[in-house]
Amino acid sequence: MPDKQDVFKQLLKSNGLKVTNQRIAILEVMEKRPEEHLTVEEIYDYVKEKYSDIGLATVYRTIQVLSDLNVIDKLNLDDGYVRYELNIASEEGEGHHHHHLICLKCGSVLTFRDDLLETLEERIQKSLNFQVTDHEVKLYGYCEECRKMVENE
Amino acid sequence: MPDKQDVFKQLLKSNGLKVTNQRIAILEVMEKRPEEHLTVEEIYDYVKEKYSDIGLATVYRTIQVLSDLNVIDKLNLDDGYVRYELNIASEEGEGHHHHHLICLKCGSVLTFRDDLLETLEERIQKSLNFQVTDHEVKLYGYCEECRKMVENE
DNA sequence: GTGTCTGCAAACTTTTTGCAAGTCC
DNA sequence: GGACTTGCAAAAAGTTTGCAGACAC
Repeated sequence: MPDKQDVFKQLLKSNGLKVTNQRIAILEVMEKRPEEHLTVEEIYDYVKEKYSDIGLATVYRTIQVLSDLNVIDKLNLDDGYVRYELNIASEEGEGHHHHHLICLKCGSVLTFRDDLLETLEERIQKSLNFQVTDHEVKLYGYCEECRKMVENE
Repeated sequence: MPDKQDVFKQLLKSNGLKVTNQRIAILEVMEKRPEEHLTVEEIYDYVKEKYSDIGLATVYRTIQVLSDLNVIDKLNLDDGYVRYELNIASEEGEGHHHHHLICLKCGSVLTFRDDLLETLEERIQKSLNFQVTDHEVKLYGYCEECRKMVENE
């Protein structure tokens, strides 16, 4: 895992930003929990385990930096919380989107990858002359667990 | 337009809620501006034109009611504002989703309708055993106007 | 050494809540 | 009349900002 951190450190430096313990600690939290869709408060709590003196304001400021550098993505799962997750696309190259399946009963969130929207994007491009560069898809429904529970009732 | 209001009044009554001037006024604001993606503050300002005594808290509470009754939808266009719009699907029948094209340069929002995600939903259903009931799609890119401006530079 | 960053506290913004008075049915 | 609503003000929740001291390089 040192590679990722080195990349991050380079990224900071090349943008005139400094490498600080707090920033590294927050990155580590995000890296340890990919696809966990953490809220700011959760990130704050996790970081405090290793870096108890950190302030909430620093977490907010660092999240902003990470977001600007496209290291993490902002996420809205309609549960009233703003969430963040590692930007996986930036590691795997462009075009590898991942989307979210949100269970309306238990609130769990599954992730899936799919590039099937390309045909849609082409059609949009032709019919509306809108150049699509990215997309976000959220699917709502009922997860395997919740479906089983309903069947057994 | 009296029909819609009658439907709404019925909907309120059948849920044990009361028909008040404030609720009707807010519904009218939403109906007059379909696809305008209003913020709470905007709704508040518009309603005050006709109903100057209304309080902001009432707007929040009414929006909650309208949202619970599926008359309006919450919307997040990643610009830092929570927005609402009339739920058109509830009028046209299920399955008629509409999605959003967000211009990364000027921030304008276009709407389009498409049911093309059905094949994707089927595949998700089979592979992950997740029953999809609804979806939301946001496409990011550059609108016609902004593309023209770039070309002419 | 200098410019950036941090922690703290205060300020701000957005949304929710308690309550007495008012409205709907 | 009784239950539901409203407006107001206060409170709560979430986020940003100013600043003095600390840190990175």
